[in-house]
Amino acid sequence: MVYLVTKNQKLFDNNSYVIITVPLALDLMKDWNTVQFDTETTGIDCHIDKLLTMQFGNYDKSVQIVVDCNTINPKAFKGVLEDKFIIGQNLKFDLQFLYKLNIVPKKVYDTMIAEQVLYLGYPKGIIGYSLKEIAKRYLDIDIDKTIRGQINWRGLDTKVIEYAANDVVYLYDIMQSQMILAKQKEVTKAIELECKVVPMMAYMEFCGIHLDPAKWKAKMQQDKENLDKALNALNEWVTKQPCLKKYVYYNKQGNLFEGFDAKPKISINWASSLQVVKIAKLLGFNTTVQDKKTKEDKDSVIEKHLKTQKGINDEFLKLYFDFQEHFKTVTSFGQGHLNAINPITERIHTVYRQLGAKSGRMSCGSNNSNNSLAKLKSLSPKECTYPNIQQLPHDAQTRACFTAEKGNLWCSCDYAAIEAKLGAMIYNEKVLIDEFLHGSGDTHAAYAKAVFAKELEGIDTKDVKKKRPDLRSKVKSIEFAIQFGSDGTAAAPQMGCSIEEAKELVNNLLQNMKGLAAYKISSSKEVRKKGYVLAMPQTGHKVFWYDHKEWLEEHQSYTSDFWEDYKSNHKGTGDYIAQEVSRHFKKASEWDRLALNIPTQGGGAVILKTAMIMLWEYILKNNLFNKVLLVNATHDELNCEFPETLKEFPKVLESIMLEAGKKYYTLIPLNAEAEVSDHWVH
DNA sequence: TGCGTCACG
DNA sequence: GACGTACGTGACGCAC
Repeated sequence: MVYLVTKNQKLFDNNSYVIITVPLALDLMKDWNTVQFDTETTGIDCHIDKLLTMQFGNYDKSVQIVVDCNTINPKAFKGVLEDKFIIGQNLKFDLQFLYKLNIVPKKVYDTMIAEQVLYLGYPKGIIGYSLKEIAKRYLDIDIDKTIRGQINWRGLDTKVIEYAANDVVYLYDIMQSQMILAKQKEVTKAIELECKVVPMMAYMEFCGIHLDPAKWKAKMQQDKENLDKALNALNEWVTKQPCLKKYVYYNKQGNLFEGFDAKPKISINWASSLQVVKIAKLLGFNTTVQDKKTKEDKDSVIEKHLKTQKGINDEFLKLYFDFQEHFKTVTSFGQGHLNAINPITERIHTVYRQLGAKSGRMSCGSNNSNNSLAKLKSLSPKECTYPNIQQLPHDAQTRACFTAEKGNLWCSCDYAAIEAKLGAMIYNEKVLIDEFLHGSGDTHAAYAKAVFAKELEGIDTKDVKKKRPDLRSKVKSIEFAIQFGSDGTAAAPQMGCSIEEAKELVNNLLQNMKGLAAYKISSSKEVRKKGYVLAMPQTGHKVFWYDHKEWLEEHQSYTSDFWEDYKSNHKGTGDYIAQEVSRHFKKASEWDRLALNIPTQGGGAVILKTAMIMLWEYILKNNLFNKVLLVNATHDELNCEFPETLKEFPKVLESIMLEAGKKYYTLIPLNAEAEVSDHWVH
């Protein structure tokens, strides 16, 4: 039965619904423990758009209540929303509209987030996470979504009321089905944790981040000047190169107003890598690199590759990459951020995906248009997108444009070397654990001792930085290589040594770091057998190898008979069978590397999310909603604004983050360091 | 739309 | 036994 709460005289009871009052609606819900909940709105931006309806459904599907928010104050349902267990699809969206009304639900279950946990690791497009797709998958029910796009022009008519009510019928059943699957997959606790993060994710988007437009404009002006300077320097340099003569031309036609321009012009678009490859070749650079995926040779002017070729034309490298850097800054960190400022809050409200990366990390930003904001600011939708705040350039000037509002202070708090510490504990690597617990915490030096054992014999780890800075910095690329599961091949060009040398260094490292070496072997065995990587043992967060079953079947089909035939008929031929075998093992080594990387990367994500939950609890408990703001979360860092009178906050945040780490790993303390200013310092 | 490049962790 | 060999994202301009 559908009930409608409205004061709109034009809506009459009909066969589809019964009109009731607010007290009656509250009475209907008084014994519900769980509420299936959804909203319809006039748009996607909670700071611009309005709630049209709120829908409540009970677990046995017998009652759906649709509230007409045009004539009924949604706050009448504050109690229901804050006290009961709310089930919804992508609640991050609905919650922000409620926050705007100072309604703050405490206990939520998000069917979309749960689904993303259940299928974490699946490539995009394999599994859909919309309510329509989830309902189809679990309940074999088709939900008709055609009305959604018509709500704004239809207004609240019978069709819209029916549609809205239908969205709160199946959520409970979906949750039940998901819980059964979660039990089988042993991810129940992971879902529980992710659902607890949802209100904080909503809060982070709701709070937004304050960008000082004047500071940003000054930065843009500076960036543009830098780019012009870099471009001019580059072009002028070209005019002096005999081998690049064909790219230099003179505008002989002249200009009606300015007369003849005698200055040489350059016909190179430096933003086109295709064109720059030609230039680099003419200058004598080797532009050949191997494609990561196809393994085929291709041309590239990627910085990493060209910078290894010292002495060929260092001046060109300097000028070109100087241009590149400023070009990137101007195109990616300029007007778009100003456009994204909401004039109502004067803040940027971007989007975060809670399980955006397959490792379980959050991701940020979107090229989708914020139509509501575009309309409000009279911009074209394309100009109003959602910037990625997680990958802002690291320089002080850029970050300083993000400021705390008057009366507030900015606090950024980041985990110190969290991935290195997690790696040490997860791999049970004694050398690194000792360094963190009893040494100076200089892991690069510890790695250097393991890799360059002979050269550093007799030198204490704490003295490596002073006595052999060369070896300490050289080892960093080997560290990354190891962490990402390489054998050294890929690290060689960056270290400026041969593949053989790099491989030897990796081997040295594994010789001297037995824990790491053992983990490499056992994690490979495990992922190939089980078909998932356990990102966090305590919660059960898993990254699934989605087509592992097929891989395993394939693997089992490789019998000794098969290999005998393979050796004599297919090996080295590049035929179909040889290609299949190659693809098969490529997949396996891909997951070997993920098995090494995911527990640190995904584990770190779980820890940061736990800190977010704890911060949310602190905010609610101390009545600091809308006072302490979460403005950004990267992968090892939280940025907050807090009232300057709340002096203890930075210490509180440090303590929350430390305690969040302790819930999972205790051997090495995962300490976080707070930095306070009136702007973002990092 | 795919590719190349580069910003961040 | 044979095979593979650097993780995870998003934004932008170019070329088609």
